[in-house]
Amino acid sequence: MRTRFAPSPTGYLHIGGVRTALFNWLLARQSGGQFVLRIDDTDSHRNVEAALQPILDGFRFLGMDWDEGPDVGGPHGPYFQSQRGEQYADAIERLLNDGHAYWDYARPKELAAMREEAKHSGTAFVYDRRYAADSQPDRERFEKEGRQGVVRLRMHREGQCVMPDLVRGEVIVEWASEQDHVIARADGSPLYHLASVVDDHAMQITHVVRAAEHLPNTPRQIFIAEALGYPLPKYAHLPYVAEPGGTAKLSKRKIDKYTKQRDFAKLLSHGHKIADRCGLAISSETFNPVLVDFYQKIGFLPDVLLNYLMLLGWSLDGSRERFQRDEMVKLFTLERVNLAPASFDPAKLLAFQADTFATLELDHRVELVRPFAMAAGLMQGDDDASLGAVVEAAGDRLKVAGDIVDFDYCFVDEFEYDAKAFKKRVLTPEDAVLLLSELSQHLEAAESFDIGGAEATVKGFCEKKEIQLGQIIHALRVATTGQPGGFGMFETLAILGRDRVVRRIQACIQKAASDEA
RNA sequence: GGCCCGUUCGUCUAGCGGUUAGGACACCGCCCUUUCACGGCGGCAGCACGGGUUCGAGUCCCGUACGGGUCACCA
Repeated sequence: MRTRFAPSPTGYLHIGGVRTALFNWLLARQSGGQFVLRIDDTDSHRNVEAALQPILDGFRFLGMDWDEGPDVGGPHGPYFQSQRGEQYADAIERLLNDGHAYWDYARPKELAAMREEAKHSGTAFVYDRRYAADSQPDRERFEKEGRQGVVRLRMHREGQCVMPDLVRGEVIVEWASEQDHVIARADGSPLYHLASVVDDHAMQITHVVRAAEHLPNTPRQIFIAEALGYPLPKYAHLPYVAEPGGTAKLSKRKIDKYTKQRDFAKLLSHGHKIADRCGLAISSETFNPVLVDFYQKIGFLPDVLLNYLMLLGWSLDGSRERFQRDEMVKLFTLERVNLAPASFDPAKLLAFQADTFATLELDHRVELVRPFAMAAGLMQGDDDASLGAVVEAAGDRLKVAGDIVDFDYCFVDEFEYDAKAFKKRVLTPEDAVLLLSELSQHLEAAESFDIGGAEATVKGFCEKKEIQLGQIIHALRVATTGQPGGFGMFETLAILGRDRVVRRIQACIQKAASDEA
């Protein structure tokens, strides 16, 4: 089994594309076959290399390796369509010679008028081939009129095209509703359909697994393949990935619309928080949950993304949702791919990420979190001891690796007080400031300042003052962390250490005084 | 508009003629708790509609509605 993914170099990797690529990759790995990456750059005049880089980076991040393609080569290269011109020219020549294609000299304007007319009469547009050149003299005559020729397919005008599909069974369309599609431009350069069919054959692709939006393209590809005498690959058309909260196809261009959707907006701002604090160079063009880059930048686990994407339009049995990578490879089947589009749910993806991350070994989490802590300036050198303590204490509060920025107060003294919490816990209770002041002295004199020592000291203080723990602990938290919530108070004190705790309580008391005044 | 595809809780889905229509995420409530999370328990909520076929239809057939894809000298 040989499958392929054929992106055009656009400069980014879309999660819908990843889902398609994933199914292809899964099939190849499961069967012991090959997964080919081919670059569809027939239309590209720009810097292909630069536009390709983010795509390759994305696949590498996701751990989806390709057996043949850019960087790795292979026996059927080159894997860039822009470098395969000869093969296309040969194919076009054969189609022309065999009468399956013809030179056409209709002007774009004339074609547009014909299409307009068909639209008005409510019928399918079928080109009547009135500018078809069947001989060399015909071509010269048209060219003398200043017309430019393109090569068109001479499609069947009767009968049916039966498209076998591994996901949908059989799809049948009338040939008569198909157009004489252009396969070569006026300058002779090939168009997508021609190139795609020629390459799939040359690269011995056995299974063409792609999004359902290609379904209407399939008859003309079948026509080309048959005309060229190629055996047909097996086709499988996947439902496309739909936008969050909607049914339309997920598109990078409609991000503005998605940001009005609650869960998408939440994920996006979650990402921005991390990016801001880590000083990541992000562009609004690529930093958003439609693109893989976003997840890589904020510390998602690649396997989680793949696991979630696999479940978009596929299920094992309706109850099991979590799969290790090797299980994905083992269990995936085209037979269980759904027919209806599946909408992308950012909240569910985050939920997958959160509890998968929480199951990782502490060391592993520390390793993942470290680059973010460094980028955010929370650690100078490799102070893994305190990082380890924070990661352990934070537990499942870290959903993605970048969430370490939420605990910046464990590392550095510059933090903001949460205004609401400050007012409620420090300013409002009458005795809060006085209690903090006294507690500070006790902490200064505490025998030990590990978790147990901090706890004993604070609790001893409460006993002595005959107050409940709840009457002081909230103010203490705000004073030492600025936050209304966080992990265990005594863990927090121990991690901060005596000096910082005392200093922060003093600073808090001062702020309270100046706020009062 | 032509051609094609689709339709089970808000979302992802299970279901392949007989089920109190199951699970997950989200949401709501309760419990746990020094806070925030986690966790536990519970709740809300679905077969688009109309005809057939059948003893019996979420499951099969037809139609309607709605949604979507596609109609380039883009891929």
